[in-house]
Amino acid sequence: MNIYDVSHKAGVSIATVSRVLNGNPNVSPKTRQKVLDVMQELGYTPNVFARGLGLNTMKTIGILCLDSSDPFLANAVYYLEQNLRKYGYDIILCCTGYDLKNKQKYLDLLLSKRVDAVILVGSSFLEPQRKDNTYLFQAAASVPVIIINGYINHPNIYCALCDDAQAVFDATTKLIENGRTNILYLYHSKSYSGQQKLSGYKEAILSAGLKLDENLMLLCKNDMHQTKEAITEAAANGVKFDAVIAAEDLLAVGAIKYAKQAGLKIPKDLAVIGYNNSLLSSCCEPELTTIDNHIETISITAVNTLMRVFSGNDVPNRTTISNDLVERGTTDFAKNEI
Amino acid sequence: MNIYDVSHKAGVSIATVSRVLNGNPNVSPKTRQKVLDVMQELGYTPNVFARGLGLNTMKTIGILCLDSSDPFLANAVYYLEQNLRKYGYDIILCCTGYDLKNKQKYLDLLLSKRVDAVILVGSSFLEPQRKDNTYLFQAAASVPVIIINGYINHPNIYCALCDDAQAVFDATTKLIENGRTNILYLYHSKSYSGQQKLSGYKEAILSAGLKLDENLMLLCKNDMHQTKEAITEAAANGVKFDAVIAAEDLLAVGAIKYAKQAGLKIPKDLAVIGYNNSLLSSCCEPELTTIDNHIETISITAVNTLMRVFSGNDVPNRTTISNDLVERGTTDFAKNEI
DNA sequence: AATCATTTTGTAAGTGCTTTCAAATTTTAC
DNA sequence: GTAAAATTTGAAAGCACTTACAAAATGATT
Repeated sequence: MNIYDVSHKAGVSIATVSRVLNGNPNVSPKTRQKVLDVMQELGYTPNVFARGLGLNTMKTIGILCLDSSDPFLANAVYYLEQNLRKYGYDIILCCTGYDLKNKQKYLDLLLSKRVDAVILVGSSFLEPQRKDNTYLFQAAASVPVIIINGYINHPNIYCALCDDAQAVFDATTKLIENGRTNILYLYHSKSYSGQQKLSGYKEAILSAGLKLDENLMLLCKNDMHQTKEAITEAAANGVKFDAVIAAEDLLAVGAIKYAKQAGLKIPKDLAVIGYNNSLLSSCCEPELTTIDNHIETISITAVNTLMRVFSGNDVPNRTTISNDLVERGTTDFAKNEI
Repeated sequence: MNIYDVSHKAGVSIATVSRVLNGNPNVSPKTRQKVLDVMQELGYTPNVFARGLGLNTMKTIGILCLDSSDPFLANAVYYLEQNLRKYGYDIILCCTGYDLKNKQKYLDLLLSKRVDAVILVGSSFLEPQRKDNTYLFQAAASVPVIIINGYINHPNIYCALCDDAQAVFDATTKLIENGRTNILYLYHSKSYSGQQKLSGYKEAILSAGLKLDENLMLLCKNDMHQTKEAITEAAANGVKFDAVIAAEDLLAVGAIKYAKQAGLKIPKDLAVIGYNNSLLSSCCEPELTTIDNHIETISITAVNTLMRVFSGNDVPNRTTISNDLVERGTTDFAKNEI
């Protein structure tokens, strides 16, 4: 079953069938309808490979993601898929893990599959050393590259992100205004957005005239129980704190578990703020105050950006999305609502 | 840059290059190495479309999933991706939502992309009426179809699943032996596995000589807060219960929230058991006792099954994976450990 | 009705690979 | 050293589509 069968049955040439297939306007309405009817009747589907050979595109976007089982990343992948599909694009999903070699390998693989663009979910695809990002630059030489939650300056790399530094700055400042003076910061990644968040924390501390304390910046594993243990150990070593702000909801849950174990009341003895507003944040007890970085909006923006790039428009390399603090049970900010 | 460039530079024919590309053994070691060297030097990557045209396969598996942002389904997708990649397969991910029309549409789309197989993540792809599954049978006519957590009898449809009925039966029975007599069952889906779980619950109640009470089987929305409300309403209507067993961890979290609101102590006043052993289960307070259906093992089994089908082996149509009860803080079973 | 412009259609040459079959080369056996 | 067998190689015909270009059909203009 191929284009010849359709052309025979419709009594036209394969060129005409192909034109109908591709929405070419140079086909008279009569013939177009006739061809469409035959296609319908025969249940004809064009062969994507032959099509790809001619067009050199398959309307497919490659998505690179550290680990699609992480609730936050899974959300991003979901929103990307839904929105790309609206424009008729499929996604090929690759979960790379943290290893740089693997990231490179999968990126090459996507390019060899002739994807039309690559979307990187998570700033951990940006290596700290700029020279280690050459693999991205190479990819960007052949297709547009979109980074979710990261920023790097390059003509064919487009970034959609939340101002993480500002978000953490605001939240930290709010804790300080709330009377908290020893704020423990939990993070597990030194990725671009990880650094942004950390710098937001530091800025807030310094702006408030407080002193930065290295002991209050705790590098954790991405696991709630291990995070609990890490905090327990820090506390045992004499680190004092009356609030926690975490770079991920998961870490914040670890802090809640620590408080429970240490017999601390939340939020009275310990205030906790998470990040991402994931499912976890409304699952724990008390429910978690968290920064919502609007991942759905970021994903939609990324897709829209890509579509504009495809249509040859000039597109800014960076789009920043707003964020907000979702207040739940782990903080007791005065209600200053108007 | 194509196969001709390589063949010229290596001084061989394109047929030889193609053989090297496909690991055909009928190439002398010398020429093979020469060709490989040239490929390396030129940075040659074969064009997947041309390749697909000839081979009519692209080493790509289509994955159909209701909603990849659901923690449980996201996990399954992740494990599938990781294991398929070991065999050199890519995945195209489609999130369909509940609408049957959409499921059909995406399945057609995957077939038109000439995927080598389709994996359906979740038994919600099995419609209650057998005739509504013709779309699956049609797909199965052209490629192998794998269903995760569902079962239907068809020669080209392979199923990897946990014995959900048995799992719920065992857990319910354990609650009864623990002295609980009014067990509330929460579910949100009437999919194949949903029905299995429900039947396991019913069997357990009846086997124990208790009476089935329709009021104790609560159909909820897939949302923890709405579940809490649903339970609250049931309680207000006079439904009494001293234990909850839920078809999903998310619903169980709703039950924990209800207990908190109603001032009930867990597990003393109310025991709770969830399903899936997802991240949520160790996130809530107390941590959730839950049925682990070993989704990683199921996913690996599904992939292995598929590979065996590809290699033309005879493969059983159904593989059942064991499950176990992970006891955490929401139950107080006597510790009968040996 | 004849000419020209415009729209519509068809022919044929790619697109980059796989694979069959025959030819060339190498190995083995005597 | 030669014939037969086995291995290695290449020429050429697909695979199912796109698209440039030429040809045909239609419509407009006088």
